[in-house]
Amino acid sequence: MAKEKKAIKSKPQVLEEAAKAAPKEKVVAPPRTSSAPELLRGMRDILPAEAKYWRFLRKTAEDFAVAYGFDCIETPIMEPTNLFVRAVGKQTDIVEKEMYSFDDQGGERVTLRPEATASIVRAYLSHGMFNIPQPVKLWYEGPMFRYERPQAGRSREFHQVGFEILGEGKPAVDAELIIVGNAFLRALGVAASVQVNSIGHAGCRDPFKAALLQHYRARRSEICEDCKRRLTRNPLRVLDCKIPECQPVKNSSPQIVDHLCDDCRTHFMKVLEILDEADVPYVLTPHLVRGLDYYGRTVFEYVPAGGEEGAQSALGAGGRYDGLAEILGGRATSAAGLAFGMERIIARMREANAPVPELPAPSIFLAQLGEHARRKAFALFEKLRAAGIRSAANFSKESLKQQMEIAGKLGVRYALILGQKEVLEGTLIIRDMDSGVQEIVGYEKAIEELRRKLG
RNA sequence: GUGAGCGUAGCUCAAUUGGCAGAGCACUCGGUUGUGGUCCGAGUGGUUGCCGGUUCGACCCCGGUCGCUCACCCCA
Repeated sequence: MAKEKKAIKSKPQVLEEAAKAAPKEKVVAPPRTSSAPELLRGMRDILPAEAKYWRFLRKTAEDFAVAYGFDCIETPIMEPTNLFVRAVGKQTDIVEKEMYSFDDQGGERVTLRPEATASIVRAYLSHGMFNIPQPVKLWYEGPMFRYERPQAGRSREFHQVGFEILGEGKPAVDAELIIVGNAFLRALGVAASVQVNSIGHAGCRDPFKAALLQHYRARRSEICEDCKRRLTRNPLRVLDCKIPECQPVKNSSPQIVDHLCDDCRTHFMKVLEILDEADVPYVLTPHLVRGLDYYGRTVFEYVPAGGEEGAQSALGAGGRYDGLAEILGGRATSAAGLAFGMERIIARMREANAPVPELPAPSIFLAQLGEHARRKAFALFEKLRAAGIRSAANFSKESLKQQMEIAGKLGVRYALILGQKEVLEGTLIIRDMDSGVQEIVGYEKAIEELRRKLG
């Protein structure tokens, strides 16, 4: 806060006084106009240097979606705030302190989406997707927003790619998602293991929470401050506390798997059986819980391999959310889903030096010299493109030297040189960039000749 | 929201005890007519994040502030 030494004055008043006092008063420095505009905190440009990772990630996601029968869906980046409050949960950190919310010009309370599942369930319900063959399998990709302190693997705008299966409650769905996610990471060259747990449905989770509270309250003096807070806010979270002093209490605490009802237990066992049969390695993790209210029964999380146990943030996570559709006011709908953090995956790909395909480089550069030649070069370039010959050019450059320099940097195999002389003669020079050998060919035969040379 | 470290050119980093703010890379131009890589030369580029204090003098020391990074909380 600026120190208020004087009462606030109107602008004209201030200006008048400033004029009077001009010779003596220190003049406030004018706002800098030459400095570069700044990025909002937690926002990041994704520059061309990174493009190949994003392209590969999106392409791989789409390949998996097609292979496993997921249809693409895009939902708005902005939704009514209430959608997330109801879906994610009023008591969660996301809703309590991380949402970008504001009133729009019409006075409606809106929010930049912090996650996509709520929107997808809304779309499923509002478009009556329960009337088409079930289950409905959808995938999405796009930016999400959470107002947090940025750090490694976390920014305020980040991107998720996710897969959702709605309208089916069978354990095969849970297993399919875990399997797809597992194969997806492998295809990207990212080593990770999947941790799996069941947190039951509300009917078995609530008694468990009570048992957990009883256990922890009896030993209140032995646990950390964070855990004390967790007990009142989100009791399940004490189970993944990493503080050493809490470990004894945690290890002797009741486990959710012992509190599952018959249905939830059977469901979970079947999920694990399918994973076993599919030879998908998983880690049973009794303390794994989720931070969003809508999860129930199966929950899972992909943690990068190699790091310290526990200290790693998840690359992706998911689970079953059978109750969500009803919470949003729709008909009861079984569903499950999975989401990955794209920035986190890309960070691991880079660390692991995962092989990422490059965009095919141009094999020829078309250089032009003079007004006439430039006009003709545009036509020729279009012919090259239509012929499927990847070409580069820089029509705004005038000196041949500069154009050759660009051709060299691009690493093309051949340079085409079209100057005044060639235009008059109806010819073209083809220069082999490695050997420096040049030959003159007829303009009309150039495409054919290049095709032959490039094989 | 809490804690720690760091802010010098587009990038990577120098600058002796407090004494003229520099290099490499990149970029632009040139080394004679229409030919790239290597080489040589020149040039552009800075309110040393910002504000204040100490001092004859501050990139350097002190205070504040903003930003970045990392960690906690929480999360993908």
